[in-house]
Amino acid sequence: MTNWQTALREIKRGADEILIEEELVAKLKEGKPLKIKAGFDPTAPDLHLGHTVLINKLRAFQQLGHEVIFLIGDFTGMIGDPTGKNVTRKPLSREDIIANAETYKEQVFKILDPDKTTVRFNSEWMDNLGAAGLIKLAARQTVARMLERDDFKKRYNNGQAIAIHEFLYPLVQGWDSVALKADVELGGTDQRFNLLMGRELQKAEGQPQQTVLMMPLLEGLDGVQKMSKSLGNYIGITDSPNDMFGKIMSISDELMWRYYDLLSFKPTEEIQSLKLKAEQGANPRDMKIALAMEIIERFHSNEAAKAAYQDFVQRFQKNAIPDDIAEIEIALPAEGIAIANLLKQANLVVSTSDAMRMIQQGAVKQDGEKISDTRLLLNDKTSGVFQVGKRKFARINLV
RNA sequence: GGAGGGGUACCCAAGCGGUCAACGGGAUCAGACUGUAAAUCUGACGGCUCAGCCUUCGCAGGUUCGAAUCCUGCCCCCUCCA
Repeated sequence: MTNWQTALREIKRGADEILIEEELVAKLKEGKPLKIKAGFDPTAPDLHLGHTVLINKLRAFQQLGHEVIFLIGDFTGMIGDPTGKNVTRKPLSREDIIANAETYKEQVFKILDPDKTTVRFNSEWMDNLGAAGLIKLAARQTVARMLERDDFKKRYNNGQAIAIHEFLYPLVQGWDSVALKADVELGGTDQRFNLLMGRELQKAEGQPQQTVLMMPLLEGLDGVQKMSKSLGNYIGITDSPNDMFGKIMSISDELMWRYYDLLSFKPTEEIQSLKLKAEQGANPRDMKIALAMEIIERFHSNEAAKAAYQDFVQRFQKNAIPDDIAEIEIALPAEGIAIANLLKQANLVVSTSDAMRMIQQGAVKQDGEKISDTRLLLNDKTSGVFQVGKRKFARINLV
């Protein structure tokens, strides 16, 4: 087992807050494997890099020799976590939960070592708690205390509905910590209330209180809002290698460092030295490439990462046409086809008006030759590579 | 149940009888530049058979030469009171 100072530094990397750090230090000093708990709602089976921030931290604990408990909230899934939501969530069916949990495991074991991960379901103990037990649990907290929670408070103040069962969510999550005798629980910063509930309930049960470690919510591609599917600013872990590469290259240099801290497995010192080099004038582009490749390798393979890199170099640095472009056949009408309509039919633009604009802006090329005539009429059965902007290509065969 | 406020393009948000396809910001897209799909600057941003035409401002009617702007009805959202 690593000495506690090194371990602590690794644990603190990228972390937003640790409650209470001194307690964690004491636990680490004992030198025994700790029970590290992280709960996952089996709601969204397709994960993005934002979700992996927490999982990466679990991995770090795992590598330090601690026991990681990957808790699937199949019972809590029936409630729906109210965190960050302004509406009551729809409960999931049992079948959905099981299917989602499987997908979860599959994706998560690209990061965690399956042999060293304990997967648990909270229905194991919650199903046995019974109605009486649940009431007893509910009696531990007051309505006023629940309303301290920001999202509940807002909803309450806004006159939005809060169903009674939503109050149970934090209680059950806390009770999971009691059932597991967790030493440390990880969660996003938005989980603060729920995580602290574990401490309170453990104390009431006479258990040592878990340390709470909160990870920041990863910013999405825009660098401002948190990564989320609904905002469309995410990198899905099932995205294609080329997509991942492109998306990572599109983040700002500033955001890149954030991603390095939270997503890279490179040692902290190595990242520090990269930062130093960048400050001394090294091109951050190359560091972004390295990050992109590391992530693609993690979720796909080393070969895929190399291929994505090659593709990127071809397309952007040499301005060449990529080799995997879509091939489309379009029937040539007797009277010919206007360029705007052709582009629209090939899905290179959303409307003919859009096509007109693109042509006027000099964004349209055929086989590398710029097209500037908006009224161009094609009436030969030709084929060619049409391009709109730098990223949209199609090989069109007029037949 | 009572009183008040509001619904404008992808989002936020002006406009409150003509000069409005609709100010401004964000997002997005394009061009230039570059160190990359970073940053910066410029431009575009309803549709079409595109120097012209057609359809938009919650929905449906009406007044007017002319309405996002005025009137009537309807739908939806919010705030306060009970």
